[in-house]
Amino acid sequence: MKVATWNVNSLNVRLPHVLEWLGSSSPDVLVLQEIKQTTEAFPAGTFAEAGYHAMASGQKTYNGVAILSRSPPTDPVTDMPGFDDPQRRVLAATVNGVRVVNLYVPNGSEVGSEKYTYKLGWLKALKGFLANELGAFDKLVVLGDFNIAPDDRDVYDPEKWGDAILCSPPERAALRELMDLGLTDVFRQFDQPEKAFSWWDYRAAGFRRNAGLRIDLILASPVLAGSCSASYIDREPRTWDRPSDHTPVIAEFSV
DNA sequence: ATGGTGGTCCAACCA
Repeated sequence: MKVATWNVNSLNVRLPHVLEWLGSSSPDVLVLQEIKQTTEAFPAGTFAEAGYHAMASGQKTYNGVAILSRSPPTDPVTDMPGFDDPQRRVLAATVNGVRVVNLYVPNGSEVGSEKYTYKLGWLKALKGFLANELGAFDKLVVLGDFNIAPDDRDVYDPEKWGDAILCSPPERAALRELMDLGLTDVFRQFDQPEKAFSWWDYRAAGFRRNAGLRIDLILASPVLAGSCSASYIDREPRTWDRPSDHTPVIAEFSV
């Protein structure tokens, strides 16, 4: 099973890119973040024509997540227990016996800001949610835009970036707590090129300078991590005309 | 040292 995650920064704008990438890469599952459209506006019919089942938890203008899959997704969950939130950032579903949890973790804006507090609270709720999912599902993959660079290898210039947003110790500690539940960052199970990133700021020619971060992650439960045969980043869509600021991250499992 | 870009939607917010 080949799974992938991509923050598309508006599915309205990026639909042609997503269709192109589905055609060339043939993932079994592709999860999207920042679709920035309502569930009603989500183009499920277009994905059906491309051979994919699709479900979304949409929101106008901001956020919004979706799961596309070759096999039908079942048992969707869109909210974390005990965390009431109008922001649509979570979509979990079961595909071929694999539990897929698609996340759009809050950005946090700036360390110490209100949005930062919201981010840390959201991550705390996520820990409870994922502990429960791990108890219920042997084969669990948690993937999406985590808005956290796990360590300095995942930052183009760690000294310059310092402890700013996406890298601050409390954010990294929260990610570490999630992984301590029994989730592995499968990208790091394999040899990778230096300076492999999944997001580059539109500003200041970030992509041209490879001034990026690896903040889009694929975490897997022990059974699934043990069956992972490859994980990599596909930079190509970031070179296309009118690209998202993120590019797809992929993992292949022998299940 | 400052400001850069891009999406949504048309002023201002978010990233």
